[in-house]
Amino acid sequence: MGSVRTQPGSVRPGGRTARVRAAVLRAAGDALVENGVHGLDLADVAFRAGVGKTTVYRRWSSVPGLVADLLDDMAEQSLPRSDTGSLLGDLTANARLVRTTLADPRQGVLFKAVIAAATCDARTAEALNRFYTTRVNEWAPCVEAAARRGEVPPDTDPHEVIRAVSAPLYYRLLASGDPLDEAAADRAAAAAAIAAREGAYARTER
Amino acid sequence: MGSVRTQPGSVRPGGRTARVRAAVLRAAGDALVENGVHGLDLADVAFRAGVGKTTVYRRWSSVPGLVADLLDDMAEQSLPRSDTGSLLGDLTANARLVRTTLADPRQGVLFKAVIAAATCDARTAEALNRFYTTRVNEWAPCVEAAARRGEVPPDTDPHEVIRAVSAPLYYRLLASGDPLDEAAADRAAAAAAIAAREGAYARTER
DNA sequence: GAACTAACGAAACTGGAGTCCCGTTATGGG
DNA sequence: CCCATAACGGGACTCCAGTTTCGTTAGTTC
Repeated sequence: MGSVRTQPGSVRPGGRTARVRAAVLRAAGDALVENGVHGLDLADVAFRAGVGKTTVYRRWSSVPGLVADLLDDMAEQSLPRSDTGSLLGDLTANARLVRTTLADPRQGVLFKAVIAAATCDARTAEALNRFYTTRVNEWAPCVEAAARRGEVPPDTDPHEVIRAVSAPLYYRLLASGDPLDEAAADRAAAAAAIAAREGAYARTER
Repeated sequence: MGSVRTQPGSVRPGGRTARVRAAVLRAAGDALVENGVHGLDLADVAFRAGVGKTTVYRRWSSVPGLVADLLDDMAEQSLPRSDTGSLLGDLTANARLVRTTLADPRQGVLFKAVIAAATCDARTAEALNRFYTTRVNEWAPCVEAAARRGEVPPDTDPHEVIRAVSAPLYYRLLASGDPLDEAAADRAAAAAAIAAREGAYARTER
């Protein structure tokens, strides 16, 4: 429905509108990293973006609205998928990519902030779901390949396996506070690979 | 350090002080469920608790401060641990308990709100870590028992196994938005049990 | 049970996030 | 190139979360 995005439905998608969106989203990311969602002031974002605060309020209306648009923007920046020839290799590559992202001071804080925003606002939550669906879809093929190679049962749910790799890393980031080191990433990948091999992620029949 | 808690360091831990804390924490939980962290107004909490708003601001000073105290209070309410005689049985019981909690309309929202608050505030994050450490410690013995029974390698890290059970459920709650049904809980438990049996959660030597 | 004071409560105050109004700029169509 | 209007910008305004002040209540101590 009424997405804030500029490209598709905008009446006048010309240069200025797109420039403003890019500048504001960039500024929003910076401000989010520095102050978190709670301390996000749209007037401050406007100032950083070199834009009038009225503009920010008019187009995004609120903090969750802005964060949701930021998420849609993030989803478009696709990350390269590895293909190492083995499921464990691919999952390890994925786990290390996720852990590097979350352990990065800037991106880690950004992800935390975005998840926090999603817990408050339904539209942001939908945007977050879209984001993760996109990411999981990008990596699902490596599980399908493993199924073709006979490494995992044919009824394995690829999405479930990919999610199983990320889940422990996000748990550390958000809940437990344990260090997000490479050992944790490798362990998450290994556990998911073993459980997948043993058929723990069989598609639920309905 | 300067905890807000009443019992230990308080100069005057008498009846009224404790009553006020109980009423405010109760009201805070209700308000959190209804409005989320972003919509949490301390004046509203005070009104619900039948207490002056000055009191709430004085003792907890801010929303994160109040949430952190609420978490410490939640950590004290221990949940019963099962002992079914097998690791899979115990982990399944744990997974179902967690999923029932998170799927409950009230508690699920509360947990989301609390996690969101922790991403913003360091003290709240510490309180959240304490909370999960407490919960994980309560369930770790069932992995130790499994190790004694020879179900898993002796160098298995019990905490890591318990966390592995919860992680996928929290991932669903916060990120993916997939349904938190019992099948998801059972799958999480089964995957953790299998991975543990195969030695994926061996203690990292240092 | 009287005095001391920690902790509470009511009400006035303040600052800044978010809104409104209206004039200005810059796309897009013809 | 010119008009129509979508989109932007500055500044005044509003409203309420959070603070301050000061008087009141109720644990605690002797």
